[in-house]
Formats: sequence, structure tokens, C-alpha cells
Amino acid sequence: MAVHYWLMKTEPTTYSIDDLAKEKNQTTCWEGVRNYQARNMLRDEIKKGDRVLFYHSACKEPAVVGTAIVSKSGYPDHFAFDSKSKYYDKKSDPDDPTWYMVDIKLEKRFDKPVTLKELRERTGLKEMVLLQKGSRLSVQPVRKNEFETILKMAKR
DNA sequence: GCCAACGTTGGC
DNA sequence: GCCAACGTTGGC
Repeated sequence: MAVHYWLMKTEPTTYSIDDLAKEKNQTTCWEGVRNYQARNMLRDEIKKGDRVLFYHSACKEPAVVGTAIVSKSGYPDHFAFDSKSKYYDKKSDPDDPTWYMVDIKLEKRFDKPVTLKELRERTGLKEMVLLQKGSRLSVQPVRKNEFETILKMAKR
């Protein structure tokens, strides 16, 4: 089974890569995605062993700040069933869940984040989903060469 | 804080 | 099924 590559966004004020680093086993579930396109990827496409670019959005310096590895493939996002959770969705039926999540484990925190500005300046990355106009998907596919380019950019 | 772009909702 | 209204995202 081929490894696939993804990018996951998070607002660092809500959950940052430092938070991930502090988790037990440096692993967390990626709950709270409430967009159908992203859901489909979490449910159907993102598999254990896939690689993830960890991206900080809606902050002073938007950037890829590290990488993670998928440690558990898609399973129901049970936060949707918890009326106390901010991710509660009363329309999601436990017998036929609407929302899914995966688990990710920290792989590497970049010494120096690769900023959005640097990504935009790199000619080989023009087709990245992240860089397309109006792109808001919080979980998105990344091409292998894009992933590898960004890893190289982080090694400075 | 502004605002463009996008997704969802709901009346018709 | 259309589309206006609304809410959210996220760079700047």
C-alpha cells in the first residue's frame, strides 16, 4: 500500500505542534473536522503510515512547522456525540457517524518553520492545494514532490 | 479588524 | 433545484 501525503491545518492558539509534542506518545486524535470534503479524506483515504505536514494557520506567521505520521486510519469522531463538546453535532448518529478523524504522531518539529511566504516564492509549489486562491480545506492532499520539497526547505 | 472566498441553510 | 442570507476561514 503506497504512502500518501497530506497537510493538516490548525490554529496554534487552539492546538499547536508544541501541544502535540507534549502528548503521551506525542500522539493525538485529529477531531473536530466538520467539512464534508475533508471528512471524506479522513474516512476513506488517509491511512496508517501516511505522512502529514503540520501547518499553523490564522496566526502571525502562517507556516508548515513540522511533520507527523498517521498512526490510526479513519474512525468515527465521537466528539460529535458529546453534547458538552464544542464539536458536538446533534445530527450525527452514532450508528451511522457523519464525522471521522484519524490519529497522528509527531515525527519532526522543524528547527525553522517553512513559512507561507516561502512556499509562495518556490516555483515548484505553485500547484499546492494550500496555495490556491480561496483554499480553505483544513485537511488536504499534498503531492509527493511537494512534500519532499518542503522537507528540503526545512533543512537550513 | 477587514474582507474575499467558500460552505451551509432554508424558503420558495 | 435555485439562490439569498448567513457563518466561517484565514491571509493580510
